[in-house]
Amino acid sequence: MAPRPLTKPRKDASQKRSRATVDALVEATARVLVKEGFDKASTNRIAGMAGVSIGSLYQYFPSKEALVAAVIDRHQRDVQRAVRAELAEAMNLPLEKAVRKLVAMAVKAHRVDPKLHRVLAEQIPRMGKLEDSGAFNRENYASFRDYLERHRDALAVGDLELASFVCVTAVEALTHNAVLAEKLSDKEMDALTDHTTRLIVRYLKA
Amino acid sequence: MAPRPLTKPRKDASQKRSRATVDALVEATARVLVKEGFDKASTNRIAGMAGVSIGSLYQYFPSKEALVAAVIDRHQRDVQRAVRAELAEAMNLPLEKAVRKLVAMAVKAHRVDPKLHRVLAEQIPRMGKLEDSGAFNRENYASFRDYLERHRDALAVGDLELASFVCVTAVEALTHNAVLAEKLSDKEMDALTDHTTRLIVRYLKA
Amino acid sequence: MAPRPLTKPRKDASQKRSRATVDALVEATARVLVKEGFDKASTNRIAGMAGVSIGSLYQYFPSKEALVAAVIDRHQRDVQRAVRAELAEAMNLPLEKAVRKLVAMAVKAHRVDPKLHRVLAEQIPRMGKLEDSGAFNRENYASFRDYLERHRDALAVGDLELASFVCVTAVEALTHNAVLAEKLSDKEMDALTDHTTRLIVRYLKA
Amino acid sequence: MAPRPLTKPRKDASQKRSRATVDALVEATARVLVKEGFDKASTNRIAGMAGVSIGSLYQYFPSKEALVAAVIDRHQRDVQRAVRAELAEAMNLPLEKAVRKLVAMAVKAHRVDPKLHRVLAEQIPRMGKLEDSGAFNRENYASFRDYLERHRDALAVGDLELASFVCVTAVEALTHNAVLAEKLSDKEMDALTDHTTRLIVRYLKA
DNA sequence: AATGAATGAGACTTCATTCAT
DNA sequence: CATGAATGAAGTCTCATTCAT
Repeated sequence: MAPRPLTKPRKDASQKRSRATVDALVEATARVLVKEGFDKASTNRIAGMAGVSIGSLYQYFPSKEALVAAVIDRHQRDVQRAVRAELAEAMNLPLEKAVRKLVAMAVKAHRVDPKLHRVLAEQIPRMGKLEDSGAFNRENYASFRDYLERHRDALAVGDLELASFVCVTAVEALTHNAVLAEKLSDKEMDALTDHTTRLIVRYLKA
Repeated sequence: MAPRPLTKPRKDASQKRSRATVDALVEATARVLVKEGFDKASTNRIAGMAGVSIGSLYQYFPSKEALVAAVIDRHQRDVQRAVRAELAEAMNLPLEKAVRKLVAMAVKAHRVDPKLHRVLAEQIPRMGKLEDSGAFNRENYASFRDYLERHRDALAVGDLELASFVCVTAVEALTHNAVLAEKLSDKEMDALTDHTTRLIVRYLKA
Repeated sequence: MAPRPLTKPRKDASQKRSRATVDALVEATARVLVKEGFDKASTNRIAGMAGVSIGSLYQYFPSKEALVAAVIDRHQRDVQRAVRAELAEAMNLPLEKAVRKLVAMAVKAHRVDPKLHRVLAEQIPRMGKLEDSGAFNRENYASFRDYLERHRDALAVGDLELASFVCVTAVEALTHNAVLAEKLSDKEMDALTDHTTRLIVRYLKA
Repeated sequence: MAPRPLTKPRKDASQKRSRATVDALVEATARVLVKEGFDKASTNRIAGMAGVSIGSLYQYFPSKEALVAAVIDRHQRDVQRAVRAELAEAMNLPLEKAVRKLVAMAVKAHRVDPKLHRVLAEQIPRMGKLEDSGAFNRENYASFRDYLERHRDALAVGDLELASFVCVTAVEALTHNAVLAEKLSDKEMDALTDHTTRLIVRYLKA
C-alpha cells in the first residue's frame, strides 16, 4: 500500500478552496447572465460578483466561453437531476400515461431556472452546442426512442427515428415557448399539457 | 410630350444613388451576419463589405441594430412574398389539404435563405421583436386562427387560441430544425412533411 | 460713359440672393450656437437651420471657424451700433456723468444678445481674437483713453495707459458677470451701476 | 519592532503603482491642455503623453471630463496652498494693508501656472463649475466678506454682498488679464498692484 | 451655383486577457 | 496561487469637408 503523502490534507484543503472558487465563479456567471444579459456580462463583472480577482478567474477558466460552457453544463445537470427519476418511471407506463408524464417532465425541466434557461437558449446556438440545446438532451432523446422501440406494435408510425424527432421537437418547442411566455396561469399550463399530450398521443397511436 | 423638368434627372440620380447605398448596406449586413455571426458583425466590417464608407452607413442607419432590423424586415418581406399566394389558396381547402399546404409553405419559408434565417432567429428574441419570430409571423398566425374558426365544426378542440399556438409552434419548430439540419434529402423532407401534417391533422380533427 | 452691362440686373439679383444666403447662414450659426452650444453646433445643423445645403455653406464660408468669426463680427457691429451715439455724448460730459454713462453703455452692450454674448465670450479666447474680446473693443478703449487725456488735470492718476486698462477691465468684468448672472432685478442692476461708477470715479478723481 | 505583515509590501507596491499612473494622467492632461488646447486634447493623446495605455486611463477616469475636473481640482489645491497662509495673515491687517495683501495674493495665485490657468478659465464656465471659477474661489470669497463685515464701520458701502462682488470681480479680472498679458515687467506688475489696491481701497473707505 | 451623398480621420470607450508583483 | 494594474485591439459613432451631379 502506498503511504499517504504528507501533503494530502493540505492539498485537500486547497482542492476544496479551488472547488469553492470554481463554484463561486460559475454561480456568479449565471447570476450576471440573468441580471445583465450576455452582452453586458463582462469577465470583470463576473469576477467581481464572485468576490474573486480577475486573475484568479483566468486561473480556473481559460476564457469567457469556458465560463459560459460551465454554466450550461451545470444547468443541464440540474435539469437532469430534477427529471431523471420521473423519466425512469415514465419508461414503464402505457403510451398515454407515459407521454403525459414526459410532457410534465419537460415543463418541469424548463422551470428549473427559466430566466437562466432563456439566456442560455439564446446563446447556445451561437456556441456550436446545438445538439445539447433544449431541456431534452441527447440522453432523454435516446430514452424516448427506446420507449418507442419497445412499444412499436402500438404505434402507427414506422420510422421511429423520425417519430422521435417529431415528438421531441414539438414537445420541446411547446414547453419552451410556454414557459418563456411567463404570464401563463397554472390552469393554462395544465391545458397546454393536455393538448400537447393529445398532440403526441394521437400522432403516435395506431 | 411633356418637357422633362430640368431638376428631375439630378434628383433622380441622387435618389438612385442613395437607394443603391442603402440596399448595399442591407445586403452587406445580411452577408456579414451569415458569414461572421452577429457578434463579429461590426459596422466597420459591414461598411467595408458594402463598399461604402462608415460615414455613409451612419447617414442612413443610426445604429447597428437599425441595420439588423432592416435585414429582418427585408427577409420577412421576402418570405412573405414567397408564401402569400399559397397561403391564400390554402385557406379554401379542406382540413388535411390545407394543413399539408401550410406545412409545405412553412418549409418553403424556411428555405428562402436558411442561413440568414438561422442567424436572425437567434437575434430576434434579443431585440424585443419576439412576436415576429419564426417564419410564421403575426399575419400568418391570424390567418390560421381564422381558418380554424371557419372550420370549427370539424375540429375536436374547443380553445382555438390554444390550438393555434400548438399548431403554429409545432410546425414552426419542426420545419425550423429540419431545415437547419441541412443534411436532409428531399425524400426525408417529404417524410417530415407527411409526419408533420399527420401530427397536426390528427390533433385537430374531431 | 460705359454702357450698362446687360448682365448687371441679373448679377444684382444674384448678389442679393448671395447676400441673403450669407445672412441666413450667419443668423443660423448664431441661433445654433445659442441653442445647442459650440460643441453641438455642427456645420450640417447650421446649414439645415439656414435652409441651405451643406454644399452652399462651403461655397460662402471656407470653414466652421469662418462662420463663427462672421457671427462675432456681426455681433460686435450690432453692439457698436447700439452704443456709438451714447459714447460720443459721454465724451463731452464731466467725469462722474461720463463714467456713469459709460457704465450704463457697457451694460447695454452686454444686453444686446446676452446668450450669444456668453457663448462667444467662451469661444473667442480660443480663436486667437483676444484683443477684440469683451463688449468694449479697441475703438472704445481708445476713446476712453482720449477722454482721460483731455481731463488729465482732474485726475489723480498719472499713467493713463494703466488707468485705462484698470477702468476698462473692471467695468467690463463687472457688467459681464452681472449680465451673465441673469437673475438680477433692475434694482440690483441699478445698484451695480452706482457702485461701479463710484469705483471708477473715486479711483480716477484727484 | 513589529514584524512587517507579509501582504503589506505587495499592496503598497500596487497602490504606489496606481497612484503613479493617476498622477501621470493628471499631469499629462494638464500638459496637453496647455500645449494643444482643450479641443485637441483627446484621451488618446493624454494617455500617450502619460506613457500609459488608453485602457488604464479609463480604469481611473470615466471620461475626458473627469480628467479635466481632476486637473482643475489639483490646480485649485495648488493655488490654495500657495495662498492660504497669506490670506490668514491679511485677515488681521487694517484695510489698506489687507487689500494690498489680497491683491498681491491674487497675482501670486494667477502665477502658479498661468498657462494652465488660462486654459482652465476658458473651460470651467462650460463645465458648470462657475462658482469655482477664478483664482478666488468660494472659500476666499467668504473670507473677504467676513473681513468686510468685521470692518463695516470703516466702510462707505452698506451692501456688503454687492461690495464683495465688486471687489472680487474687479481684482480677479485685473490680475487675470495682467498675468495673461505675459509681457509685463515686475515694475509694471507693481504699478498694477498699486492701482488695484487704490481702486479697491477708495471704493470701500468711508 | 446648388445640392446632398459620400468620405474618413479620429474621438470616446469597452473588455477579454496578460503579467509583474 | 492570488491579485489587480495594465494592455491594446476593436467597436461605435460624429462631423468637417469634398465632389459628382
